[in-house]
Amino acid sequence: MVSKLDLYRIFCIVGKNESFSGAAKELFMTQPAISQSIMQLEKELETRLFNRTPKGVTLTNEGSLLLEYVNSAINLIEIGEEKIAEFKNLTIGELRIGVGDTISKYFLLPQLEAFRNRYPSLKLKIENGTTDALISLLKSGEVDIVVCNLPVVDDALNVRPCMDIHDTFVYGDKYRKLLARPIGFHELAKLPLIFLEPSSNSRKYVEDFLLSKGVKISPEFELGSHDLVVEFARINMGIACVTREFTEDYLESGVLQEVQLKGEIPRRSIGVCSLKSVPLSPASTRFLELLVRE
Amino acid sequence: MVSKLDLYRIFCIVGKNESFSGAAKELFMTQPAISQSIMQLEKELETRLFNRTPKGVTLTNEGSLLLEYVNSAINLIEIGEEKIAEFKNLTIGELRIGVGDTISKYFLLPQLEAFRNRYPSLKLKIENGTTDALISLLKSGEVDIVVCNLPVVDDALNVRPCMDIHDTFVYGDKYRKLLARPIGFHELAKLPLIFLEPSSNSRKYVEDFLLSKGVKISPEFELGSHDLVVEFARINMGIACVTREFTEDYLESGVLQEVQLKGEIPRRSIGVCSLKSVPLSPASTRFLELLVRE
DNA sequence: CTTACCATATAACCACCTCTTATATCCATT
DNA sequence: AATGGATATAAGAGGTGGTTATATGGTAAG
Repeated sequence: MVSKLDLYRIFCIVGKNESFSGAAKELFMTQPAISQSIMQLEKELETRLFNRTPKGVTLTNEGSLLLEYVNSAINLIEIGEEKIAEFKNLTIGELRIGVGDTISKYFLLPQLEAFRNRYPSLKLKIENGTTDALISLLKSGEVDIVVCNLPVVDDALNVRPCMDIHDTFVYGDKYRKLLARPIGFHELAKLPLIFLEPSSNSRKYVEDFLLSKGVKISPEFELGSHDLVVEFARINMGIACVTREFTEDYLESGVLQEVQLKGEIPRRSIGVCSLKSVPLSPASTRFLELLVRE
Repeated sequence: MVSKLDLYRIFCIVGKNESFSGAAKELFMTQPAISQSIMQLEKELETRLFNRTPKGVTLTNEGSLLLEYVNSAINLIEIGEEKIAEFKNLTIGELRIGVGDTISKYFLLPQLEAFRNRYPSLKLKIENGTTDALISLLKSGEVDIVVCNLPVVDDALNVRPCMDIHDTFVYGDKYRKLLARPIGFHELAKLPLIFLEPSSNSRKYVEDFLLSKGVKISPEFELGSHDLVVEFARINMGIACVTREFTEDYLESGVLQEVQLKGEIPRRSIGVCSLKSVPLSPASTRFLELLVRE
């Protein structure tokens, strides 16, 4: 096998030009350089590739045959390079993200819609799950970025917050009189509470916060999705712990109302996580730019 | 376009191994060299091709796509190199020779037969004509070598003699009594002579020789082929000037007999000519070796 | 939890190789 | 015969690709 593939590029150009000096011009090199390169190639192949004539060179049968293959090969490589360029253009490729269910519906959906309109040929792959599960997917390489509730503390990850959210408690008509005035956390804990499952990041956050205030909750209901929690509040099953930003429709229309608390639950953020050790794909980079620009 | 094609060979090996150090072993290089090469390629393409992991590297989507093309390209080049090797093996290619008619039948035919048996997949192209015409074909590149009667004086040609031949005069039964004793050149000239056409090299040679002895011939018959000349002698149309080596069948069987001359016509040679300026193809080289080995 | 090993990254250095300049040579054409 | 255009050859310089040495990081085993 010929050691220097670069010689083949020169061979290719010379073959097309049937001239060393012509090829030299095209390659921005000098004629002796071409001459030496071809001589080296001929030496390595132990085959005369060109017949030298006073007015240039002509391919031998061997050279002619070889040129067919080499030309195709170089074209293939150029096509490969073009494909790479398309990756960078975001005209091909895929975006693989992991995202919590609630976030996906209320926060990410519009972003994804805009992204898809902008880059319609990109494939989208979206995984749902808890924050922990998503981080696992991220680390195992099944998704490129994860959008989830913060805080996420993991030294292997880049974490960028992209939206603030607020935990709050809401109720339906039935509790309107009862909750007309502000209440403290201890009072709150005695009401029939509707929460997400204990494994959810949001639930943990609020529960931990209340614990830090010396308040232990024991919810009447532990539900699998934020939507369900909201609906349970609407049908007056109790006081629901929800994300204000994802419940705005109900709050604005007056179907649900917020509990006035004596004391505030600190805001949290939604953030986007990626692996420090793995550079982002072009598609992921672009999408991440969209998210954090907000 | 990436400037260094060599980087792609390294990329290819790394892609197969999914390891820099593994590829380094396969390429008999060190790991840092691989590392630098891939980094250079990634820089030129502005694209990450591999994800670095603690236990090696893995292809990114971009790298994976590129590898398909590059791998095919390198395979193509290798196939091309194999084809070249086949040329050298004489398993493909062609032998193009020019040869005088007489020579082709009596001298070259057995050689060609042997050559074809030895290298059956080579294509043969055989041109006939006078020496002058053949030399023209040689110079215009339509044939690789020419086998013809010497002398050929041309500074652009390599000429190698490969067989001695002798011009002689022969006759049939009718002239047996008349030519029972040696005769001189002048006597010969008075007999009814059968010659090749004046343009033929053999005819010119003998005619010139006789002229140098002060003898001018005027043949009764001027024929187009050596075979015809021989046949005319056999049917007793006259005394034929022939090449002894190509008439041996008739002489040995007694159908024809040689004129005893007082004085000898110097022997000539058959030679093989090739262009000095154009290196011989593998097939021609081999065939020429066969010819001059005799 | 710490250590050891195996992977890649980085830095510095050196030798070789490739390209350049300069010149020769050959052939064809005027 | 001379000129122009093509390739070949020679020699020199610079850059590049490779080396060694070392750092860094992560996993697995003790």
